[in-house]
Amino acid sequence: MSKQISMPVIRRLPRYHRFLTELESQGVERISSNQLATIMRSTASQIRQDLNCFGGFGQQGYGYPVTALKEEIGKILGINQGFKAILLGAGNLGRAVATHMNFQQQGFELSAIFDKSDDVVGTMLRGITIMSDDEIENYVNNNHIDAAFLCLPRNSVKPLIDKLYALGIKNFWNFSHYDIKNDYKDVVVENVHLGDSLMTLCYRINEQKD
Amino acid sequence: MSKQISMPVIRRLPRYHRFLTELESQGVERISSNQLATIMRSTASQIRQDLNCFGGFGQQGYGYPVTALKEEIGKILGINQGFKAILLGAGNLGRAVATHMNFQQQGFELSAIFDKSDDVVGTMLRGITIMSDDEIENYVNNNHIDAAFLCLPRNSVKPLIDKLYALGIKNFWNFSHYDIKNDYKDVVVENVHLGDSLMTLCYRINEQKD
DNA sequence: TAGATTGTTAATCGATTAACAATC
DNA sequence: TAGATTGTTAATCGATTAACAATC
Repeated sequence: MSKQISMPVIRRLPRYHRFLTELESQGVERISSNQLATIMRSTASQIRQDLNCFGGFGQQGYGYPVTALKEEIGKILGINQGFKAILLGAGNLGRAVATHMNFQQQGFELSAIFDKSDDVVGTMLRGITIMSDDEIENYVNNNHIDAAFLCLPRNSVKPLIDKLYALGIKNFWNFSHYDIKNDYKDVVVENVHLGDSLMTLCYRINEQKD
Repeated sequence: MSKQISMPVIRRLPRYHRFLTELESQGVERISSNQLATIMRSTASQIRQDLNCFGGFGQQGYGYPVTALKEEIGKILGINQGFKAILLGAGNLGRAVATHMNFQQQGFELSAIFDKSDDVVGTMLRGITIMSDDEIENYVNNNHIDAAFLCLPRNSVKPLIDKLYALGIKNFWNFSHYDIKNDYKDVVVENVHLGDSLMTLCYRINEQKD
């Protein structure tokens, strides 16, 4: 098995992919680590180090081919597999996530949406009919599901996590503050803490004023 | 002036605040760095180091007083000032941000919402009447505004940023992929890249399968 | 006092940056 | 070939962890 890649490197990969996609759309065919570093406000050294964790994608004296490199990073991220995901919670946040994201570009396919409220069950969202939470078990048993997106209030998460875990779902994109890792260890959780991000902005505004 | 605090430490502060708030609500009055480390899946050493960047909030042989420590971290973050913010873009994402977030807990107060579309201008969101983008200049000139929340598609950002910057707004919570820092250096930008987060989840799912 | 736990210094670890030989 | 730029090793920097004296 290949050596473990460090988290800082992994978290930079999507950013590389974004900038390369942009460059490609501008018709740029090749780019040096130096040029890319300028655009991304990074360093040439870091870019070369990062990429060489996965292989030698460049050519000495020439640079990196934009499209090929973008494709390679896409493969490394594994975004070509269309992981099947279900969305839990069709409140404001869930609706925004469902309508705002382009899941395909990030390697996912939205398979179903569930909510506990009768007010929204049966209505459509992104071309998908929202189902009741009661139907989760049946649905997951009859459809291969890779991940769950959790757009629920904190207090609703625990019982649903238990159910999903029992059904074999172990990958979560979690917008709540509920700490899934404390319940289950063999789980992949990517947390989005919007409140933390906003608090950080608050700190940095204060810091700036000094 | 106090010494510069490193980004890793700053980004952990909101998390400390969250866990302390939770502990407080459970009636816990004091906690040791060891206990807190267990709950947060961190280390006692790191917690003590982090807190001592700002002062000695604990008591030897006793631990940290939960409420007082929470208050201190709140002060450090500066969340008691109610920074005035405007929200740009009342699409799916903007609506979710407006309705889902509790801005006060993160140090902000939502002052106004703007959108370019006549379809939504004049309608209410979170008790605020959405205004037209044309009214931004007038509004910002007549109200003290500290920050702007950008819930816009990438291509709409640049012209609005120019306008806001000219009006003196230099703090941004940015959900788009537009890179504000490349245009203006003396600006505080906190980016939320949901797509990057989801791509990272994708990578980690693949990694897990090995 | 004795036990516990902080505040703080020292040691380790890992990530970033710099340098340069390899090579296109 | 000469110039450019990578791949990769070495050096530096910073963050985390460990250790322990201070002290409640």
